[in-house]
Amino acid sequence: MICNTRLSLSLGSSTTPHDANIHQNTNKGKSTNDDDQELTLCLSTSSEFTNCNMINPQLGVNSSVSSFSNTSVKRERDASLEEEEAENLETKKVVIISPKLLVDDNDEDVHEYGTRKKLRLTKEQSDVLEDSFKEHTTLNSKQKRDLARRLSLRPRQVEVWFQNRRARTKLKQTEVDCEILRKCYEDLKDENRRLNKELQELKSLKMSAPFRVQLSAATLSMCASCERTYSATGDNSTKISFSIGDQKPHFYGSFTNPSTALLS
DNA sequence: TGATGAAGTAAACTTACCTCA
DNA sequence: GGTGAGGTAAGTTTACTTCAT
Repeated sequence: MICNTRLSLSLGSSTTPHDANIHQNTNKGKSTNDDDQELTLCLSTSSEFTNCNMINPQLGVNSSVSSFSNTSVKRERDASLEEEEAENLETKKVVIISPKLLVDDNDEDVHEYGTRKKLRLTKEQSDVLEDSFKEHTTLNSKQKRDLARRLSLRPRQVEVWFQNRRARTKLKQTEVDCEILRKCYEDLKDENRRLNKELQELKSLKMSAPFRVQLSAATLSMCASCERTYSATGDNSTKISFSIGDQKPHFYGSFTNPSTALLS
């Protein structure tokens, strides 16, 4: 049983402000973070540990080491995961997370004061992850481990990648949906504008000739069944018909309540 | 041509919630 | 029913890149 706490400690001769910081990540409640049990201790003056992964620098120096064992949620570690990570640590001789950080002591990319370095997945890694995502957008534990092993990543990194990938997919879909709705709104607005215009024209016609509507034979034809007239140029969604001599036009639009079409 | 700051991107993280044994 | 483990979504942080100035 290992505490659900990562602690990164840097001590050394460097004058950078972070050098003496103790950073602690204590998850309240449950966590699925496979990394939670990692304990990283870096001594910047040591030639063996110039590489240091500082977890959650924003937590600052106020976190005390004493709370390390008190507040953390203890969790039984997945045996296979532990084994796998232990293997990684042994083979790569480091105690840090990302492959980019899994480097030798002379890697100049590493922040000596211990701030988190950002992993960039290689093209090959991204391609494999993308292919895998196409097959299934979620992973079970075995798939996650297999993929991690295949890509020389930790299962947690694969898990995070899939989480972010799902989020990106959803965001993209939301944008598409938003665009469709926007287009729909624009169409309805145009439609409404056009209907209002037609209404005004009909009103003006009614005012000028209330008992006799004179319309061109080219634009009107008689509906045999109901003996109503309709515009030959109108489409099905904007049928406006009225009886000759009828005081009130009848509107047949795509709206349940025709009045909604008149709102501007 | 190099410095710089804003904006964008993506990895990693936190939190809340859910399901299941 | 309470509890812990394991999972996901949503939102945030942050290291890094890109690009205009």
